[in-house]
Amino acid sequence: MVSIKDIAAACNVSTMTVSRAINGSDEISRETKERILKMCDKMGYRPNAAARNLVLNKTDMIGLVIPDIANQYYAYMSKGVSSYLEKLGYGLVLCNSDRNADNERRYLDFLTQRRVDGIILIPIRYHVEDYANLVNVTPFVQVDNYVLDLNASYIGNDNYIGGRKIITHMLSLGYRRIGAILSNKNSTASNERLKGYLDAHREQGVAVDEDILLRSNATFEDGYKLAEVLIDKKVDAIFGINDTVALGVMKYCYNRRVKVPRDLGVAGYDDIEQAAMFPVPLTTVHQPKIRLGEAAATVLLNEINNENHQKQKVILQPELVVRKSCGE
Amino acid sequence: MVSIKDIAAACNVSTMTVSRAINGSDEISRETKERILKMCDKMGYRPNAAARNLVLNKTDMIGLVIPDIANQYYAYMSKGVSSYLEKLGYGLVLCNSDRNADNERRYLDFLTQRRVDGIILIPIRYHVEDYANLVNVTPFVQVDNYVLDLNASYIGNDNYIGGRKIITHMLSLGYRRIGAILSNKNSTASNERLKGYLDAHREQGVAVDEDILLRSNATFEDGYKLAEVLIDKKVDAIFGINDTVALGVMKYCYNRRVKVPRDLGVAGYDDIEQAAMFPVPLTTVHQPKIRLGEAAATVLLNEINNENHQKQKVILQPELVVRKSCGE
DNA sequence: TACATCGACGTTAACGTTAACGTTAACGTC
DNA sequence: GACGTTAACGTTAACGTTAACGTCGATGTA
Repeated sequence: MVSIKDIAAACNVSTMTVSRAINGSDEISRETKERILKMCDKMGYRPNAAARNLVLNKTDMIGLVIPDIANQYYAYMSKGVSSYLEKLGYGLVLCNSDRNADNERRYLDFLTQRRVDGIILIPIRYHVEDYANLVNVTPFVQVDNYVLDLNASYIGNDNYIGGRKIITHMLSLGYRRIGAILSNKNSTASNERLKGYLDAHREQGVAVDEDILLRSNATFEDGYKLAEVLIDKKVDAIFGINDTVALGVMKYCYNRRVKVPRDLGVAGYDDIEQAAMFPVPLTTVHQPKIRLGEAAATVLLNEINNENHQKQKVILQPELVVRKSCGE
Repeated sequence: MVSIKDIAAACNVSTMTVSRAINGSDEISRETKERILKMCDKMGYRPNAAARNLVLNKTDMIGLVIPDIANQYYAYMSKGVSSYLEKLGYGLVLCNSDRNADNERRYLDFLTQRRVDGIILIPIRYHVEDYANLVNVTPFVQVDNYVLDLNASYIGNDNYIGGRKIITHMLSLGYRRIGAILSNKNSTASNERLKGYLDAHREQGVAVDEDILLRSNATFEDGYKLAEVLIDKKVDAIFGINDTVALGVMKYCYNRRVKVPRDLGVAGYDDIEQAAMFPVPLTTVHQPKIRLGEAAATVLLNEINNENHQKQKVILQPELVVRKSCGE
């Protein structure tokens, strides 16, 4: 591979002059610069990033650590991160932890060794100590999941408001027994949405029956199964903690000839692609996934480039998407 | 950031001894090795990858250039690439070209400058010359899309067989006028599947009416619109070039009270997540997306590590997935 | 004339690491 | 006792690039 030295030799100048030509310094005459650049092109010269990293002490690389790239939510978020970084000339190192703590740890080590300029992390562990060896080593921001006491900026969606919005909407349509299929108790997103559920009821003066608040693994199958349970409990609507669950509910209704929304209102959360495609389109909460990625990248690059990096907390607002599954 | 020198000083040894301790050389006594490693841990030493790259002439990084990470097909493929690379200690640089030729070119330049050890590319341009400056610079493989005369290994799914399989299946169920909603004429995948469509008809001795072979942009909306056109042309089944199109067709049928599969058979291609979730689950062709990524990574790493890199052509076989939308 | 200024370049050292080779002490061998 | 062997280190140079400083002729300036 041709190096700066080869160019220098071919042009009868020092390597420093070549360096100046490449990096657009003004301490070089226009003619030599053009002569050198032409030679670079001719000889197929490509700057060696490793050598640059070493002396410049930066890599123009950002690490992204996510639980699952095949998940639409993270995929869209990654797209937002990627497109934002591309504009600024940064590269993206994708680390798919597969929801495995060991993988996450290894990836974080990998990234710090690579000296990436910063890390965007969707943490899957719960305690500060889990991320102790990251702090003060590489600038990083946490997205979506909030690790208590972790001294890092946070970028997330407002799950509380989202939950409150959609439940308020359902209550306003007259539903009075809204069953909920939630995630497990560790999920902060689920818990926040539940809080929104409860507050919406309080505001509207509607009593809450805890017996129709169910936990699940938030899968399509769980939605299908628990729909039956909830319908037995005489609910008049079901709120799925995400769209996948809600679609499971709708599938059950279709099979059992329960008409949505006439016999049962259904709502989800996330606004995944299939929500709009379903025969009875799903009323749901839209989360700005791409913007979430962009915001994370924005905050991170800000911290990288500014000395006085105040830790930030950016909460994006979700939007109610009214379709057919709850009536209108 | 603490370097090998700091460790050396702290341990009263030379930097080379530290290097040996870190890299597991056997030219070092067990005691010194342990003493050094303990110090590394204590001082929080992290090897500088850039420095290593420079002297070892490799980066343990692989570039992945894809059209759209938010597309399920590519997302799953990326997951396959990622998990395979992770096992072997390689990192992944994700480049989302957004189906933009300029972006793709810039990304390829970026990757070669970073001296990634290899590139996995889903090309979006059609001509060899478009990728001329990549050949003989970095090992790379092309996936999914085949660029004619490009001297690189290819890993893809067998679209011809997939198309033939599903059409044969439909014909065997008795359908005789199978309308098709294809992509544009540049799409090799679409063309191959069409070839399968035609051959299946020939084999079964069923005449083809070219009037019911339609081009489209392969979107949900196109599926919805063209379903009406085809039904007017008295088809008894519709084959969508992908599941999204097919779901558009199903949505039209639902709205117009056309019973699937009783009044109309519907089939798709890809086996995306929503295909199984639909009220009437979609009969389709399953493409091994994760395995595609794994295969691409396997072939690439093979070429990187073996001198005598014979270019390969790996074609994965798709599988028919029979659900309800065509009867059984 | 003497001296400062400036443009355009070269020289040197450094970034952190490892390969290749050199060194040394301890031990064995005849 | 002379020499070889080996284990366990150290030294040096190199990877490709750039920051910092030096040089040198040309041009202005009093």
